[in-house]
This record gives sequence, structure tokens and C-alpha cells, in this order.
Amino acid sequence: MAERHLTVFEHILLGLICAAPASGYDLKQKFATTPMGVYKPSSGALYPALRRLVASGLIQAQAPTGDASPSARQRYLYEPTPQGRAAHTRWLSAPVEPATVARDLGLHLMRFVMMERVLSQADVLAFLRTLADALAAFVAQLDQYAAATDLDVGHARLALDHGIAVHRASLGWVNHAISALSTEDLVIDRRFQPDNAETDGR
Amino acid sequence: MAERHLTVFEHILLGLICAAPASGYDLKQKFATTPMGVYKPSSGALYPALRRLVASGLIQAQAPTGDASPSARQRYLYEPTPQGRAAHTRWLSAPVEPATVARDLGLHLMRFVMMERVLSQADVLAFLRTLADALAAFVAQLDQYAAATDLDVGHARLALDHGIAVHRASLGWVNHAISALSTEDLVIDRRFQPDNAETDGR
DNA sequence: GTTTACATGTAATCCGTTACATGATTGA
DNA sequence: TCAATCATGTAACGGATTACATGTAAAC
Repeated sequence: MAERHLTVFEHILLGLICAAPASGYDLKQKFATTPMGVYKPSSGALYPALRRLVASGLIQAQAPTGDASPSARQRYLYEPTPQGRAAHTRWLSAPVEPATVARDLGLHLMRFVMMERVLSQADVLAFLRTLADALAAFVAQLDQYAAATDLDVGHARLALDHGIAVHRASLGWVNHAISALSTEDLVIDRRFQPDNAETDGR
Repeated sequence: MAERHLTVFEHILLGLICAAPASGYDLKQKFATTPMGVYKPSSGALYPALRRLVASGLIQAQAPTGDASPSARQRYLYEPTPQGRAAHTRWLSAPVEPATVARDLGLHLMRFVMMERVLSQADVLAFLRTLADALAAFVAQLDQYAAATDLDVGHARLALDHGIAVHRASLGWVNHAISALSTEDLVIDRRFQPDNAETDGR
């Protein structure tokens, strides 16, 4: 119940449960079948994490016993408590730390997905703008580093180019997302087509 | 001495030491001052890892005692053993697992940097080609998922677009790197300029 | 003479991975 | 009935984070 520090994994589980009550197995399937499945938690990570969330009072389990439908399997359905929803919303509302934008980019994307129908459109747009600022600063920093240590034209320079290119692409996407969500009322479905579509080769 | 399994962190430390003998503090500085510094290891991670590499017989320490230059500080200089160099080369030569290309992309870039002057140009190009194949397959898989669950036009769809855009940019870079390294003899310095340079805003 | 950078460590804690274990249900 | 899927766990282990601890050399 005390305001514990939650791990990233716990935050994501809490978010999934806030989006829709689920059993441990449901959550496992979500990781296994969606593009989120770059990470597949093991049972030894999943079930203890759910226990910790229960112990923290952020989620609660509906026991499978009793008046359920006939032949229902033994499964615990987890749903968020009010404190759980509050903690989740706080997590979604946390600012983007510019210093960690490169390391936590995937996490920020995860947060962005979970913001839908939880935060206001204004909050989402504010989040995206701070994300854009952080990405622009990071790209500028890489550019500066590239200019400063300019002698090197080997693999290190190429890897630096990779970082710049990838984060520039991220930044381009953020700007697209901002305009897409700003004009959401107009249901013109303009799909995101980056301008480098022809450079991908095969 | 037994063929242990090395952690990613240990592999990177070993690689840095193979590139140039260094003390623990040197390695710390490398993480702190280069773009590699998205990850900054703590002392509690760094020094035990060095010990493990010594215990595995992959690196050895030159004690600071004795005939060193006057007023030299107490620092252990680590250098690779023959087994260490062999293990490092094996790590660099490991194939790109297509299944983990998204999760380990940063790691593969790290490997690419360390390949310089360790693997042959042919091996590097082969590595880049398998990386390109894996990235292309991953992008195709995301595209397919996007087409299959096409109804959703909210944040999830946008996040999917992000993944596609970013990995397409990676793929574009790989193709650039391949051609840059193929024609390395001609010292024409064509810097990598992705075609979406104008979409990045600021 | 005191702060800053150099330089290396240890101990507690926590969590994720791996591997193993159990049992119920559905479909062939 | 035999396998695959559903569904949930436990135990050992290893390693990373955090925080603490120690001491020297250079700089101001």
C-alpha cells in the first residue's frame, strides 16, 4: 500500500490491466501475439509481478470460485483499484526526461499508446511536443559530436550516422503524430509515409 | 577458464579492452563521454564484471606496483589474453538472429563498430547483408500486422507506424553502409543524407 | 587547505531468467 | 487416450542498481 517504486514491467502490466481486466495468461498472450512481443515475459517474471501489484493495492484479483459460468477454467481476473488507476495516470503524465530519450524511446512509445482514452488530447499533444523537443536536442547533440570528432570516417562515424538517421526518423514521426492528432476531427486518413520510402531497398 | 556465458556488458568491456588496454576508470570515461554513454555503468557493475573477465582468463591486469613512471596513480591496466581476443572475435562473428533484430539493434551496431580492423571487409559486408535481411523481414512483418488489424486508427496504429519508420530508416542506413564500405578504396566522402531530411522540423 | 577529479572497491536489495513442476481442459 | 493448449506457480541463480566507503593527487 505504501508508495512503492514500480518497475517498468510492473507499470506496463498495470497499464494493460487498466485498459482491460485480464488474467496472467491473457497478458502473456498479449505479449506473444502483438508487435509488443519483442519482449516476452517468463512466468517467473509475470506472476510474481502481479503478486507485487496486488500487495501494493494497485490491482485486485477476482477469485475464479463460485458463481462463474459452468466449466470455467481456474483463472484469476485482475482489475485495477482506484489507486491503481491513479498510479497509472501519474505514470502516463510523467514528463519526458530529455537525458534518457534515447534509452527509453520504446518506453515512451508504450506510454503514448496507453494514453489513448486516459489522458486528454491536450495532454497527449503536450507529451508529444516535449518528446519532439527531447529528440531534436538529442539529434543536435549527435550532430555536434559528429562535427567535433570529424576526423574519424570509419565504422564509428557510420554508427553515429545511424543514430542520427534513426532519431531523425523518430522526430519526423512525432511531428506527423502531432498533426494527425491535432486534426483528428477531420477524418481524413492520411497514412504516415516518410519521404525516404524509396531508400529501403528490398 | 571454462567456456562461460558472458553477459552483454562483459562482451562490450572485453571489446573495449581489445581495442585498447584500459583501466576501469578509462572504461567509465568512455561510457561517460562518447555517444555510447546512453548507458553509464555503476562501479558496482563495472569492477565485478572486470573481475569476472579476469577469472575467466579473458583479460589480465598489469599491477600498478613496481617500475612504473614516478607519481603514477594506483590503477590496474587491463589487456586481453589470447583467449580473450578469440572470444571477442567469436562474438563479433556471431550471426544476426532475425528474431531479435528489433530488441538487439543497438547491440548489433555496437558489434559493427568493434568489427573495424578485427574482421575482414568481406565478413563485415556479410554481417551487414544479414542485418539488412533481418531488418527487411521485420519491417515486412510490421507492415503485414498493420494491414491485418487495419481497423484501428488510434495511438496503436501510430506507434506501429513509428516502428515501421524507424526500422526502415535503419534499413536505409545499412544499405548506405554497405555501399560506403564496398567502395571504400575510392575516398569520395559521400556523407549519409537520408531523403527525409526535411521532415524533421526544427 | 579545501574542493574536484582520479581510482577502486563492498554490501544490501531486488528482480528477471532459466528450469522445473503441477494440473485441468479440449480436440484428435 | 494422448497430445496440445490453458493456467499458474516455485526455486536457484546471477547480475545490476543503489548507496556507502576509502584513499590519493591535482588544482585553485
